[in-house]
Order: sequence, then C-alpha cells, then structure tokens
Amino acid sequence: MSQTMTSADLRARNLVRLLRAVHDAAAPFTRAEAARLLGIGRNTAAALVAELEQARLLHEVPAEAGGRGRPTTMLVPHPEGPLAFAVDFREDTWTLASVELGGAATELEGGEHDRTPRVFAEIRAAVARHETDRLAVLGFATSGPIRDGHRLHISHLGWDEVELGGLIGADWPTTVIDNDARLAGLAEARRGALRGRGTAMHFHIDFDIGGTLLIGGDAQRGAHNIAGEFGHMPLTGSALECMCGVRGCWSLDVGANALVRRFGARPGYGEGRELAREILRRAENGDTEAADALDANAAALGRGLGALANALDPEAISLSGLGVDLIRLRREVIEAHCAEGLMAFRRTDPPRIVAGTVGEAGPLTGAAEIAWDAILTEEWVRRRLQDA
Amino acid sequence: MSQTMTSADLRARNLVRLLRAVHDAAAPFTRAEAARLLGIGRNTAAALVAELEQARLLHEVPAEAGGRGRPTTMLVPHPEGPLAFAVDFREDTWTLASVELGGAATELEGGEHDRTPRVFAEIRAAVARHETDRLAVLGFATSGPIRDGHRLHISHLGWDEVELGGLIGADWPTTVIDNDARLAGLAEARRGALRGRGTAMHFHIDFDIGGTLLIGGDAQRGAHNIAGEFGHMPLTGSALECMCGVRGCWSLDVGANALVRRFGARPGYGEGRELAREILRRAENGDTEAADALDANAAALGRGLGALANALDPEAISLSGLGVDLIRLRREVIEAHCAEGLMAFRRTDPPRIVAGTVGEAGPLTGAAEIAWDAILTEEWVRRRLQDA
DNA sequence: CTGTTATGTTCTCACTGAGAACAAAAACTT
DNA sequence: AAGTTTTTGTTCTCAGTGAGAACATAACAG
Repeated sequence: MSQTMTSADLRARNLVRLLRAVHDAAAPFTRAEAARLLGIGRNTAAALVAELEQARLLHEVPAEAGGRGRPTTMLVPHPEGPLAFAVDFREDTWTLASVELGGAATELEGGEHDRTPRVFAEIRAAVARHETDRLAVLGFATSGPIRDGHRLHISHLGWDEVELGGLIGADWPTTVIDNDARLAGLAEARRGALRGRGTAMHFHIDFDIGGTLLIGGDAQRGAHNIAGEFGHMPLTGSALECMCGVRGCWSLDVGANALVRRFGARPGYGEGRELAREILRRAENGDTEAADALDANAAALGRGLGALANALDPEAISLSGLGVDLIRLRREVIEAHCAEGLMAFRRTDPPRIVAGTVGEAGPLTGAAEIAWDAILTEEWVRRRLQDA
Repeated sequence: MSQTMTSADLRARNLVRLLRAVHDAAAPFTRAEAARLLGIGRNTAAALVAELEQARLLHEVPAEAGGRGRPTTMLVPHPEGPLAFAVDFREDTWTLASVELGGAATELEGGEHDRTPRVFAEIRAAVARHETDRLAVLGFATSGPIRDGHRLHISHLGWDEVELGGLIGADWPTTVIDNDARLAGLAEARRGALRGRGTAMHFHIDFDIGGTLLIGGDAQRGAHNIAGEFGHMPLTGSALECMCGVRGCWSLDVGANALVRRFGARPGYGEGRELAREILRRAENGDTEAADALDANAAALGRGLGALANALDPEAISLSGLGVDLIRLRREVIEAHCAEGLMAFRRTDPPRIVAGTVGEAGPLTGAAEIAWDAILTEEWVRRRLQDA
C-alpha cells in the first residue's frame, strides 16, 4: 500500500497540493483562485497559506485590484524560501543555476571541462561557492543513460558505467539525476510545447537521438532507469553497424552523424558538429547535395516517428536540437514520411510534430523539475513545518 | 487538480484502499493483517470492515486458528456483493463470465457469431438472461483498436470504425471496453507473469502482434486509446506491404501469417490458423522446413523485442498466443536475437522473456480488471454506502 | 452616497483516525 | 490443570481537519 491516510496527512496533502499548484501554474494566482482551484473553502485556503507563509514556502503579495470585490493577494514563492540547484552537464561544458518554486531560474556559473569525471569536482566547487541556507535540493542533467539512477554510461566520452555515488557531493541535500534527453522532454511536458498533453513524446536530435515517453506530465524511466534509447531501434532499415553495438539503428540515418557521413566525414563529436551546421547552412542556400542530405535526414526522422506513433499513440511529438532545424526546413518531408509509416486508419489524425519551446534550456529546466519533484512531498513539507 | 480532500473523503479513500487490497491480494487475508497492510489501527480496520459488510461489499468468515492469539476473521467478497460481467469477444466466438471481487470468475455462456456487429445483440441477450441485481459493471474485450474508447476498428472483419455506443446495452450499468492484447497484458500484470513488475511489456502473438506497455500495473492507452500496435513498427526490415497500409511491419515476420506465408498459403484468419498449428507440429516432429520457418519467426521476434527493450527498458516481457509456443520451442533463438538487438551495455541484464501464465483467459481476465477498476472508486463506494 | 460583489475572518460542527486501556480467546508452559 | 503469553477485538477519549454559515471588509458601479 502506498500512503497511509490519517487526518493529519490530510493537511499535509492539501499543503502539497497548494504548493504544487503554485509551482505548476503558468501564471501566478490569488488566494481566492487557489481555493477554487483546489476545491476547498476560503477559510481552509487561508489556513494553508498561513502555514506555508510561516514555513517560508509561500509569500502573499497584494494583488492589483481587478474588478469588484475585496482585494486579495497573489501567491508567490517566498523570497527566503528553498531553492533548487540545477546542473546541466554536457559533453564539454556545464552550467549551474538556481531555481525557485515556480521555475524561475538564475544562472550562477558555468564552465568547460576536460571530458573526464574530474569535472564533478569542479561542479562541487561551484556548488560550494554558491551554497546558501536556502539550498534544498539538487538536480543533475547529464548526457548518457544512468543505470539504476547512479551508474553513468557515456560511450562517446569513454565513460563506462561511472559510479556517481562518489562524484556528487556527500554533504549535499537530496540530489537527483537523470539524462538530458529525458529531462528536455520533461521540461517540454511541464513548461513547454507538450504542456497539458496526456501522452506525448519528445526527441532530442544531436549526433544521436534520445527521447522519452511522457505520460501525464511524467517522463517514463523504465525498469532500470535506462528507457528512452529510441534512436537504437532499427526503424529505417540501415545496414550499418552502430556505435552502440547494434546493426541498423535509427540514429544512423537521423541526426548530425547521418548528415556528416554523407560528406565523407567520420561521425564524431568534435568538428562533426561544425560540419553539420555548415551543411544546414549550405542546404538553406540551395546547395543540392546538402539539401539531399537534409531531405534524407528528415525522411528517416518522419518514418521513425510514424512507427513510434503506431506503437505509443502520442498526441504530440516535440523535437529539440537538430530537430528544430529539421522542422523549420523540412516539415513537409517529415510529415509525409511520418504519414507513410502510420497505419492507414491513423492517418486522419496524425500526432502533431512541433518544435520544443524550452529550447537549449531543456535539460536544465528538466533537472530543476525533478529536483522540485523530490521535495514537493508530504514528508518534506511536514518536516519543514515542524522545523519552522 | 485531481481530487479534493475533505475529512469525509478520508473515510472513502480508506474504504477503497481496503477493497482494492482484497481485490488485488494473491491470497485472502485477515482483518488484523489488513490493518497492518493499510497502516491503520485495529479499531479503524474494524470500523471500515463493518461499513463494507453492511454495504455487502466484504464478508467476514472465521479464520482457522494459525498460532497464538485471539482468532480473527478472513476478509472475503460478500456472497451477495456486486458482480462484474466480463465479455471476451473474439473473431468468431464470444464468452460471457461473471467475476466477483478478487477475480474469481464463473463462465456464464458463450457462442459463435457471424462476424458482423449483429453479434452484439446476441451478447446483449445473453447478458439479459443472466442479469441480476448484483450486476454492477461490465467489461468488454474485443480484438482491434478502439479509438477514443468507442470506435472499434477490426480490419480483418471489415469493421471500419464501428460506433459502439449503439451496440452495447443502453440499460447497462457502467460499461468499459478495450482491446484483447492490451487486456491480456493487463491480466498478466495484475494476476500473472508480470505481477509486481514496475515496467513490463506484453505481446499477444496471433496472426498479428498486439501488445501493451505496462507501468505500475497499468496498461498504457495512448492519447486516443490506440496505443499498442507494436507489430506495425518496421523492426525486422521486411520489404512486404502490410494489411495495415505500411511497408515492413514487424508482424510480417512474426506470428501465424509469417509462418503460413512460407508455405505458400495466403495470410488469412480461417484455415490459416489450422496451417499454423500444423507447422508447429511438423517442426516439433523434425520437419526441417517447418523448423526453419519457426526459427525465422523466433529470430524476428527476438530482434524486435531487443529493439523495444532499448527504447522502453522493461523488466520483463511476457508473451501469449503463439508466443507461448515460440518460447517453449525456440527460447534460445529468441534470446540470442534479442541480445543482438540490445545495445551492448544492456546485454548483461536483458529483460526476462516469459510465457504468460493467465493464458487463454487473458482478455477475459483483463476485461474483468478494467470493470472492477471502474467501480473501485471513492465515488462509487460512497454511493453504495449511502444506498445501503 | 448607496448598493453590489468578491473576498477575508470567525465560529461551530460533524467526522476521522490515533492511541490507550481493557477484554477475549487461543496456544504455550510448567 | 492452571497460569502465562500472545494476538486480536472493543471501547472510550482526544486532537485535528475541512465544511458551512454568518458576518466583516474593501473595492467598484451607478
């Protein structure tokens, strides 16, 4: 059985519901609106808000008058309230940001790194430099799958199941970690193009394709936290062998690797990225060979999306990274090949394919989301109230 | 916001938790065990049970003494309690059963049909013949996807988006419906080989492959209730065109159609099934051509499962229909090709591939599960208490 | 200036589950 | 056979919750 239910848990639950509503809201709302939203009385709302104010979780600020009636207050994050630190750890750079309840982020620091796990020491130092009493939780985004939540595997950096336990700060508060593609999808589901969609998918297209299935605003993790390698399904019939050890992966035909391979370059994570950008530019400027490469990329992308839509029936599919350019330059190609891959009876109502709106900040935003998820719980709120 | 929380809802929630525990339990348990299981006091448990007894939802029977201590009672479904009717509607037959809380099923009636939607009138008549005051909810399993929960599409029967609203009984209580492959998977997740698995998959292999992704004991439905057509992803590189309108579907290489095509028979749903069984028999008796066909089928199955495991990371995969035979006769082939399709770093811990244990009763069992799910809710229980 | 409207505040009330104390019924111990 | 131990059932009190009603307050409308 999941949660016990006592009349004290009732209050904790409603406190969390209120905090969650503030965190998830697209725009701030008033105390009276909160009462309506949660289906509780004005008196109860007042009691909840008072408790959260005292625990420095919420703050009331006078709302500008907006019609008749007694003026009320807006519910905003407390200025001295808890903060989540979010880290976006990429192949050669990292960024540290501070995120308050509701999602407002402030970049604190960033840097490059030498592609060895020593970078975690740098990040620990940066966190230490910015640490405050308000720091309540940390969320990490990394590239590469993280088996069971603590063994990081980044094949192109040669990191083979690096144990994270010793690399993150032992003195840190609750720390959660997940991979960038999944967190970018979560960010779209919570604060971007997929907001409000029940079932949706997100794909980040870089050299490789990573993605996630989003159900009810939550990213699916699988049994060992390594779900999401949609790029390693043989959806386009390639005969090549993939770096992952499998033959025919979808990623061999979609993304920067596929683009540069056509121009004789070896798939790689350094100058390959430059070349991929160059190919995009050339295609935009009418170079036919580059345009062909782009067409092939878009077609393979569409074909795979159609296949996945048959299986998982998403309402919408958002793309980030190179996917944004592909939508901008080759939407029709993607959609045509997607339709071709869709079972005939589904073609009347294909999934909407959209560019992500969170953009580059996806992994960071998603890391902040899982960080806040980790503490917006009944246990944490209850403890916070006791301490105050 | 999902559910409001008042102190009256508290009781309703605990009543449902108790009913749910009884329904889901592998073996009946005592009142004292229930208190421990739900994390509530013995006094509260007594109050909950008394209310549910009065509402004829639970019944207490003396438990045989099992050690020291004052004797207690087992909690069992009330003998006059509500019943769910479950219908398994197949391509040419149907079955009606009555299922009590906890899942015990009694077959009531069954029959053949003429493959037109007129069969629904037969089923309505059968339900009417067996209707009792105890009937509380109906669950239907059909083949074919059911778009938005009410438009049934069975291509091989020529049913093109048949509207179900007029076909099921207008005078019936709550009625829920879903497709057979998904419900077979749900049955495995709730009462079969996938019980207790967080993320798992189930595939029913017949002529086609249908399946479902199971997360936390729930079958995923997608945005339009038509998720699960895993058989219509191009996972094995077939060049053929599929009945579904797409080229290269996995189903073209796995299942009865793929078996019989090798022997020159047209894929079809009549004598094709006989031939498929015949081929299995021949393969078991050493016929090399039949054995080759079986090998190819198993290999294609394994290849696809590996690809899907990369994307969705299931802990276990269960199979029903022809899949059970394939596991029995060609487990090594399936597992070898699954491993080949798995990303190298996943091969140390491949998903376990198991035969379903609910067997033929899968769709019926799953239909009963969604039926009970529909009424094991706070609203329904509360109304039932008021009426009693 | 007065009426209307929306919200805040205060108070009572029904209900819930916790917890403690005690009762009951079985098995174990001597 | 009688007392002891163990487990569960029962009863009672109690703190806490949110609903609801009545009233207070502060803006706007005419």
